[in-house]
Amino acid sequence: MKQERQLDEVDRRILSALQVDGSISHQDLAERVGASSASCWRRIKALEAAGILTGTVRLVDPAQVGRGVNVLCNIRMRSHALDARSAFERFVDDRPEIVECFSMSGEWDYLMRVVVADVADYNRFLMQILLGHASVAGAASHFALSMTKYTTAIPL
Amino acid sequence: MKQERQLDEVDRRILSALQVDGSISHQDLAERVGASSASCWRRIKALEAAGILTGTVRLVDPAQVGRGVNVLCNIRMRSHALDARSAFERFVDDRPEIVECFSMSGEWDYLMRVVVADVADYNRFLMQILLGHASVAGAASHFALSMTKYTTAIPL
DNA sequence: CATGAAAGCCATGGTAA
DNA sequence: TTACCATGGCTTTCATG
Repeated sequence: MKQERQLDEVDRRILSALQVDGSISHQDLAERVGASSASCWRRIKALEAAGILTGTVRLVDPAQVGRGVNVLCNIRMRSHALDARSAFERFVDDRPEIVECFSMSGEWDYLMRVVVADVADYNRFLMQILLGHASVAGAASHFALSMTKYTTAIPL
Repeated sequence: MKQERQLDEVDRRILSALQVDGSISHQDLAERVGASSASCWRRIKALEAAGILTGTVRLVDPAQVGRGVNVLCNIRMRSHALDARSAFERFVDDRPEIVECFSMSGEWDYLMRVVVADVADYNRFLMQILLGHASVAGAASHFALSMTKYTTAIPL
């Protein structure tokens, strides 16, 4: 099982701040959370060591780089065998337009979010790439009309 | 319409690198993309000014902070009137456990991803919060068994 | 034992040529 | 593009509650 370190109020404030602005300096962070810069630094190190605080990433506006269309796609697998699943998951990992994928309970095996330029682009992905995969028995695609909310911040 | 600035190969390499590691120094970035540090700096400024490169965020492991369960939830609205929709979207924005929400084509009005601690936690969210909202006519919830892939990086 | 204050070092960003 | 300089943040030390 995963070790869930107990977080106090200051830890939570640090995480909340860093989830919104990862480029804040330790000193600015310090006064925002009500602690000293050194204390912040030590806590951040501990949170990183515990695997709670992971990477730092910069975000790109999808629409601005021609990836403004989101498609949510349900997948049904041909086989539920372990090797078929892991082959499929490796495939998913290799495809950069698939940005999220969940193994699902219920009638579908996977749900993935795919970012594409337009409908034609998705058609290409679906026909030539996804349905071309040996493990995939079927897919149901649902186009997003708009992205109402997107955050990387996990509530604490 | 959105102004899609044309990106050259170096821009794309910069964005790709920053989407994976937002804490890389300009100098390390420079040699990774094959340009000078000063050139990198100027390009980054321009990409920020154009709104292509947006925030810097630090990521938190959901499982480590007791938010290890993902639920994908389809919503049907009671009304499609503009004010009902915007009220609902404001509600979505206010709920931190809803990390993503898409306005959808097809039989459902919205699809959202909700991060919760466990099934009981989701039950509380569904019954007391989501279905308590005046605009919501119905919901269909699908639990993720595991998160196979999650990336914030948009392909370029 | 963790915190807060203080100081030095170093790397970084920013600017010049 | 290259080189430099100065700023300021990171990191350690030490005293304190």
